[in-house]
Amino acid sequence: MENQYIPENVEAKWQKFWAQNQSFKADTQTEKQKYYLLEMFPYPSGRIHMGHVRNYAIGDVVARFKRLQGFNVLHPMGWDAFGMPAENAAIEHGTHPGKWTYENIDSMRVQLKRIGLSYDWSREFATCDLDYYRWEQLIFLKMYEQGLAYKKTSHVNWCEDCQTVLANEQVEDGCCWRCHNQVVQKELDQWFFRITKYADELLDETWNLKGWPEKVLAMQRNWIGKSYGCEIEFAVKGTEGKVKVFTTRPDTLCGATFMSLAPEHPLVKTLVTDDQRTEVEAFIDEVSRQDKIDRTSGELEKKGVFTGSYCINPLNGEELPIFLANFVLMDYGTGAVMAVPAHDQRDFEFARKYHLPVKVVIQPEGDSLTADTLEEAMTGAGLLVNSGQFDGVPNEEAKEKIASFLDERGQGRLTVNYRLRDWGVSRQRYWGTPIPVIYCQHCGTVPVPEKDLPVQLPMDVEITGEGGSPLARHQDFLTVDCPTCGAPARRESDTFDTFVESSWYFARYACPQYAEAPLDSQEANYWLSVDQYIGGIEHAVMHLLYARFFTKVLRDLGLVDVSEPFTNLLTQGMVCKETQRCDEHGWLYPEQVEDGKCTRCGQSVALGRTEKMSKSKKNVVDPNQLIAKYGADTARLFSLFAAPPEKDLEWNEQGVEGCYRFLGRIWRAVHDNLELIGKGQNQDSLKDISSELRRKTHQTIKKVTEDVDGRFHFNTAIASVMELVNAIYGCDRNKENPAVLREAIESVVRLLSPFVPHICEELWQRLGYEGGIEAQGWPVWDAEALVTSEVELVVQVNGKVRGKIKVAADSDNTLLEQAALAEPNVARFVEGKQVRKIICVPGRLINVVVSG
RNA sequence: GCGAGAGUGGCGGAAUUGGUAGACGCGCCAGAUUUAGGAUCUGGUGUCUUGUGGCGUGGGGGUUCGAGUCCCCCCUCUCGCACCA
Repeated sequence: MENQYIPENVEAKWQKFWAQNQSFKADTQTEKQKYYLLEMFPYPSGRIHMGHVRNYAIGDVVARFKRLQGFNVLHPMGWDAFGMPAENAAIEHGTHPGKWTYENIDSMRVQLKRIGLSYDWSREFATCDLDYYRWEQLIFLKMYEQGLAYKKTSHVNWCEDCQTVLANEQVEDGCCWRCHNQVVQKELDQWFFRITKYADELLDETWNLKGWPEKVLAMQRNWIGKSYGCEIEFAVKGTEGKVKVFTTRPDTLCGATFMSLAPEHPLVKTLVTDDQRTEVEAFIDEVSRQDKIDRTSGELEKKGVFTGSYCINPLNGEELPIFLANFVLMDYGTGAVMAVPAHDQRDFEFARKYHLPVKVVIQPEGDSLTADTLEEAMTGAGLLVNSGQFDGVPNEEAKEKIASFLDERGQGRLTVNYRLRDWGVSRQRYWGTPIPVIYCQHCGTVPVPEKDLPVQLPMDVEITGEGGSPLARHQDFLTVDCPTCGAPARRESDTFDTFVESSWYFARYACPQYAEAPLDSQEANYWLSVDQYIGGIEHAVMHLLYARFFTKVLRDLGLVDVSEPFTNLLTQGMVCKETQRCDEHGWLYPEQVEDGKCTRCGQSVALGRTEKMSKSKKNVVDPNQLIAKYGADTARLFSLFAAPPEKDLEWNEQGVEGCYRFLGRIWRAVHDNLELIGKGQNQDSLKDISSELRRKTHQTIKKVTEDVDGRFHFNTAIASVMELVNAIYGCDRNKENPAVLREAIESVVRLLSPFVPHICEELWQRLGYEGGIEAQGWPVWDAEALVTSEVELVVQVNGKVRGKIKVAADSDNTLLEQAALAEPNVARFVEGKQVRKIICVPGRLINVVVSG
């Protein structure tokens, strides 16, 4: 055996072994319990980055650990393969998006395999495969039948550069999240999924998702934004019209002094008086030129204009002037707000600006506010005043009383409002799933009949990046006969948002080749839910909420039984690295810096802050280079050891070196002892041997098992194996029983195998085993080996450590107290004082409480 | 502003139920080996005093025999949401 650890000599060998033996193929014909482990699948950009390595290394530990524990593990991998980068590449290099994507997949597959991940590659698919997206089209047709997919005209965020619609969450600081171009408003006919129908279920089930991080659940609840309130109708003075408002504060109804409408409100036309028309139209024009993002930015100056009309407060008959205000949004609530300046800060500022009256209707207890002296809105609790029959009622109570009073008179009702909007899924793009719809002049919108599916994405397109989607110009694709009347018709040229593909891929992994339907229900019901899902926190709302929604839709379509896709969710932290900057050359890649100097100009390099690895800051480490230098096992080990999975990981080259050295250390631990432990084959009699090393071995097995199983504390698991390795190096090899030493060394190899599988397989073989390390299963600790006859206890005096004593493990308290007081340094601190009491914590410490 | 999380040596991080703060690793220091360097092995490493002692987990209070951990107040940072009516 070579006495030096050379990763390239072992890694390819074992990757080949796993492939040939189909070691990670999932199987449903088994008595074993199922375990479905999934990491978020990657976009095939062509190169893996350290974020992938970390995500997949974490998942692989869990997959291998569960397999060793005897579970039937499903651990699939595939590609989120539709999307804009493929089209951008086509524009830049003239390569077809399909060709580009499949070539990237081939190259990334090679890179992933080099990491030694335990995937069942037989289940691999890409979402751009016809055999995947055809089923998505069928799901759409079913949703359309159920009224869950519908079309409507809406104002959308539009990116001129990408010539496409962006969801609100795809707009960052008023710019496109992909190309950073300024986003504008545009009116378009769009397909929507009725996610709002599931708003309550999506919200309520967040309380049952015990295996999800609280942070993610909070973000989802926040996103759904359910609020209870009251709808109130205000009659418009002198007309039959009514303005409907939504408010969460019906208790402040009598404090309303004016009304604010969204400038887009449909009633505006009828409300504007001739005197005000010029002013109002100018205002509407001004607001329409601001984009939606600015409208909701919070920095926006509050502006408004009087319409000339008045409405009537249904409770006290007061007349309120109707304003338009730029901060009122048409798509939240009813697009109209009753303004209560005394008790709402925003209304307060607006009222002061336009010199509108302020009327206090809630008095906090022990205070008497007046409208004139108020410096900010009073939003707290109190008793009602100036509210007629409701005076003196605590405001919380008044909310319901006023609402039911209005309800009885047909002027209002208790309602629920959501922030969540329906999901717009139309994208004016080529590289996506075609939406299976046909537009006929006679029959209108006609879904493509099931028998005509799939609507295949044509490959003969020219992608120039100009003039919108290539599909919209592709005559062969567009031209079709109406399936209903046979007249010439036109195909929908929009494709789905790529979040649609990632909303059900986890279910398709259960039956990737199934050719009869989107899902083989038997297989899907066997494997779902995903027992553990692992991915980045950046998907906390969009992807995870859409996937939850789709699961409920699939359930209601009778395709699966489960209601939730992911039982447990782990959101891993980002991979960060220090940035480096040269005055002349800007941000520098790590390899452009030597001894703190820029390699191009020799100037000293300034260290920037530690940030998420990104190409723009050049603080990246290329996994391929890392693996070439140290091997996959070192890359994995560092990713797992440097921080717990959910926290950000700070990249540190010296830390990587340390991990590489540790692997060399275990290599030598086997190599240097191979001859010696050859005499220790018989491990039957180990139970009778009292040995510190044996105790340490079993303590380590226990610790690693508990750290990995459910807790995912891989860093501490690895640390404890390091301790065991230190103990192996530290023991006296002339005295130690060879069988004990063998057990310790074998345990190190077995315990580390989920983390660094290649080196462990190799060492396991060299220890004399054939057929792979998985055959042996996960080691089990011997509880008896953990028992010690003598324990060391800390002795405290008044909570401060003053000495240590060694006593028999089964000593009773009287004996412990005597031994503690007899300890010389303890005795010194106790001397001359009165012992009040002595607290004995078994196995831990003794605390002598003294006074005087 | 609202919501969530975090703050521990020179650094990454341990401490699972309130019970020896700093496991493990990096870095640094010393020794062994080596022609030398590297690699490897061994030991040391919170801090102030160096006396068998004091101080120490962002700051201040509290509960307790005992607090990094529980409670109250404050500071800082990170993430998410935000004219949401």
